[in-house]
Amino acid sequence: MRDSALVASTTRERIKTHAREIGYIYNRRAASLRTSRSGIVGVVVHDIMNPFFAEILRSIETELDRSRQTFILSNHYDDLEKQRNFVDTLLQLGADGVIMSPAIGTPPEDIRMAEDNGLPAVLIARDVEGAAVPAFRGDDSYGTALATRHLIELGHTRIAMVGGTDGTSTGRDRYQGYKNAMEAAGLSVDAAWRIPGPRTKQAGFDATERFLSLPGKPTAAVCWNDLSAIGLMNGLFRAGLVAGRDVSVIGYDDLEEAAIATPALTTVWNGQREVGHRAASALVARLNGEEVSAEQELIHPELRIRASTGKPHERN
Amino acid sequence: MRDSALVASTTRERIKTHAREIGYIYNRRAASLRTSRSGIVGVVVHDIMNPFFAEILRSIETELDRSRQTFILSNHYDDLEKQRNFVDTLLQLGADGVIMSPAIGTPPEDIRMAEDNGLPAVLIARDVEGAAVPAFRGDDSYGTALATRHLIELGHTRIAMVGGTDGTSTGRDRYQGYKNAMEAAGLSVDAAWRIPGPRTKQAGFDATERFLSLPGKPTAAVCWNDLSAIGLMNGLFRAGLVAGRDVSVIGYDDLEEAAIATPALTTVWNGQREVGHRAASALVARLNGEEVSAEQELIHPELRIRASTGKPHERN
DNA sequence: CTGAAAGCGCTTACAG
DNA sequence: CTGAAAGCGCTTACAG
Repeated sequence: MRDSALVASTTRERIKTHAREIGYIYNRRAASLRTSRSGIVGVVVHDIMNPFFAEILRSIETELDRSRQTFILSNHYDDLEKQRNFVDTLLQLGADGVIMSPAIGTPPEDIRMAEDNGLPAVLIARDVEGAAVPAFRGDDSYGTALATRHLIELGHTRIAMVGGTDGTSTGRDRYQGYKNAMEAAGLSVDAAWRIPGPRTKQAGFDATERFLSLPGKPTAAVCWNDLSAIGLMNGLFRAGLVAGRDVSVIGYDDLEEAAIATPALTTVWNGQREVGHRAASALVARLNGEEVSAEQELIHPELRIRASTGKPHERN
Repeated sequence: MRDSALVASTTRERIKTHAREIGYIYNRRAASLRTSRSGIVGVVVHDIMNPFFAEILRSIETELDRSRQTFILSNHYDDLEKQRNFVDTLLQLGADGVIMSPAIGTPPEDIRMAEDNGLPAVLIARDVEGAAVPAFRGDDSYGTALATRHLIELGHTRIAMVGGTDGTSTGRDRYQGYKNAMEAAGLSVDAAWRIPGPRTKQAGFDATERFLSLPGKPTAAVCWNDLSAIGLMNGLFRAGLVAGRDVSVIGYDDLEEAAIATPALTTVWNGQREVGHRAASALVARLNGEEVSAEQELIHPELRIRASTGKPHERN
């Protein structure tokens, strides 16, 4: 049943047909107990409901399907305890590996513990300093610099940053990229122009009022991601303002949804497909005993200009 | 380690502490091989990336977490072969049960096969005629009738139906509900006013042109779901039309996103949370040997009136 | 090349 | 009550 090359293919097919007829079910638990290979890969992210992760998951799925691995999914909602429980479950099931977007505050020991117990890990979207495992993510600081520079080139000088947190490497990198671009253009960065937090549509929507009452009335917003940007655009619309005309709004990720948003969202492509594909390939390679470099691999982001950004427009 | 009541709790704790110290990992494969209980539940839906299913999955997760079941997720993308592969995998892993939103065209034999091999099933969102298992979903025909009646009460007489297919019970039920409401109000139903297909934002967006060139220029659209409705609203906006003013658009599901859409979407609450919660509870009950009636349980939908519907407005 | 035996790590029924 | 043995269904190394 294992498609061994030692058995003639005609015999194999005959046996398989008969097996199917009598309803034989291969017991993977027993096989796994013996071989200590389970064919299971765990994937844990902050929230699969988030389209950003959903797009990554889809390409992971495609890749793992190809090597006939079953994958188990879990959300950790940035709760370390939930993440640990999931890793424990994987160890108990004898999973072959894990792909994770580590929860905020994940200590490198958590990753090392998994590795030491024979559960190779690969990181996506976020990095954990000190964890000697491969990591795949976008070049966040470069990406937000791209976004900020685009607004500066349009003539904006007062630019806010909406969303994100300093609790993750991604959050720090994106804020840094924004500051870099501002300073490189000789523009002052006002700490009050940062509205930390929003990462969802709802939160972006809720941040509208605060954005509109910011000191110095910024004319543009670099948003944490497409979700918060779309939420903000919806909030602005409720306030009678149209993104791209009255206020410039730029997102991050280039979700499938960005192109059909109202108005179409200018954003930065963050290579979700690439991240998922490469992470899964790297894990599969590790499972096959290949040596995979434990370095971070940064996907190069690209600007996607659409209708939500334009020349600055002063509000009263 | 199984928290048996036969062991004094102090002893248990002492052993557990020691076990943790020496890095003992409980082998669930071995236990499962012996007990033929795995603690694994499979969940298979059309597409987890779809927020409709994501909301259901979230409440399933909450419920299964409570009874300490691990769940394995899979998309079938309405591909019967993919669905069968997943069920096979569950059987091989000795999963305890499966919650499924059956792929279009799933024959009752597929469900029965799983059940006969000791894999109890519970259906969500869609039903399979002839499969004697519990099923949880909204009352679709009633729900679309609610939506259609709302438009009729606003004064609309030419109402289109955008999205859905006759390939599922849900599709047939929703179209039936729409027809029922139209006919009850003495309005004629024009088959040409049905634009079958769209179930995503992109597809709803793409359907805009066809909607705008429909014979008799309908003044309103009952959409398959919130996603296609939001896509259509975005498409209308590109054409210079605003939903709720120029054209009335009503969705279905009441996703979290509906309330913050632009404009806020009138829709029908479809009880995702309820469906997920009840389906998971029913499965857990079955796993505990309780008798669960194999009847369909219909969640009662409710109308949510927001800004995307209004009095009819003739276009030129 | 074929076939019987050992063993993966648990749980459970049973002997002491 | 305690402890040793059997067995879940595979795979693999080994004897014939």
